[in-house]
Amino acid sequence: MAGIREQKKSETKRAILAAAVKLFAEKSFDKTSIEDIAKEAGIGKTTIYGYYNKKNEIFHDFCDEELDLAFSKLKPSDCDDRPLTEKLIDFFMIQFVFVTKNREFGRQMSREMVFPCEINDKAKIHDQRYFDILENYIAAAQNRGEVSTKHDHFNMSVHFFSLYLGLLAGWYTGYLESLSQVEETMRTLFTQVLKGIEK
Amino acid sequence: MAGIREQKKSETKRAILAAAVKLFAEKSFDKTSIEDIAKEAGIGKTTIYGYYNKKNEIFHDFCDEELDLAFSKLKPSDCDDRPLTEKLIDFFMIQFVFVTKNREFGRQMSREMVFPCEINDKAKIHDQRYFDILENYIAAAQNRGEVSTKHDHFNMSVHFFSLYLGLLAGWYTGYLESLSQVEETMRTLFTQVLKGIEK
DNA sequence: GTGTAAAATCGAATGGGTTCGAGATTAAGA
DNA sequence: TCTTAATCTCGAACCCATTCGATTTTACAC
Repeated sequence: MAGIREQKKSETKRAILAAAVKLFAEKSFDKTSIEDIAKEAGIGKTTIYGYYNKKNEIFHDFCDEELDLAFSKLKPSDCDDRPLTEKLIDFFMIQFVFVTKNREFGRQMSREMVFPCEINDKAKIHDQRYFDILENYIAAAQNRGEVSTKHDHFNMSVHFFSLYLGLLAGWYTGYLESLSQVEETMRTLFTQVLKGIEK
Repeated sequence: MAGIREQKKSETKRAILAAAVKLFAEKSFDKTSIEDIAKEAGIGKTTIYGYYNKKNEIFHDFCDEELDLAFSKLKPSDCDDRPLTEKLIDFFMIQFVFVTKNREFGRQMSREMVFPCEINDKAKIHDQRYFDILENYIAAAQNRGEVSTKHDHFNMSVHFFSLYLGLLAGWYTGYLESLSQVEETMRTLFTQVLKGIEK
């Protein structure tokens, strides 16, 4: 029975997340205290711990919302038969721009996503969605005869995703400073995978 | 003039780092408080802030020491003419094992190294050392005619390093669970770069 | 309705990182 | 040697995440 309790509970949770989203966007994760969130949500700060065990978890939910938003901008467009490289560059550049738009937010989110505190299933679902899109692109390229069928879809996705990670790392460690530099390097690396560097 | 002041200052700094290294190893970063470190170093906890602005910075110095240790285990061995892939796998697996030996330490360190709070020059020096080794391997492989000379050394290093990052991410997100799995995937990915996935 | 167990809420307390400010120490010139 | 300004040091204070414990609210059986 969806009793009053259940209802209130999910309402409160939504209120907390809404408050957090608002404040994280206004200030930042670090500058938003649990008390701020509680006040904004109109509850006592201790109450939040009935819904989230760590401040981090709120951030996680926040990221989920943000990522949903980002994904919604990615049109599948199956009938797009541009070269794989171009499609991948579009895909990853959208991600990249989105994630790094606010430097600090992107850094925190990347940390949580790439090196999470604990292995978590919700994150895996996200990753799965990510890799599904990549595998789709790759399968299409294979059908067009652009890419060898020798390799595993998954491993190729991992490969491209790793390169994306490398670029993110380059951004945050200071090697890459402009988006055009990022895109150029991305193109170089993607070409390396396709052509191979052997011989 | 290396006055008393200078001397004392660097002595104190060394004492702090030594205390921190000891305690981080015994417990962990999170479970070691600034006060613990101060007590171990025989100073007041506020004094530490004369040497480090954030607890994180102590961890950074700690990582530097640890990485020096790890690097010291990597013999250059110029006369090693095994295939590039094998040399790279050795190189990265040593790193990987070292970094993930203690899961929590590796996670924290990776976060700091890959997505640092602020761009910092000391980190760049480390990275440089890292890439120098990789570029050496690659140059040697080019001399042996194993690898095309078309590509930039640096970009190839970045490529391999990115794949290493991807594996680390796989470890911490739970896709890779055993070292043999890591090594196998690493070999697959490295082969992809060399051969190319095209056609 | 009433009693009761489970769950939710929140004020108060804890612990740890960081800052403040006052007192101690040093460098260096007179 | 004395003075003074800069630097070091550290106890007290502050802020914030998280936990405790007591109180209130809900669900449900009788």
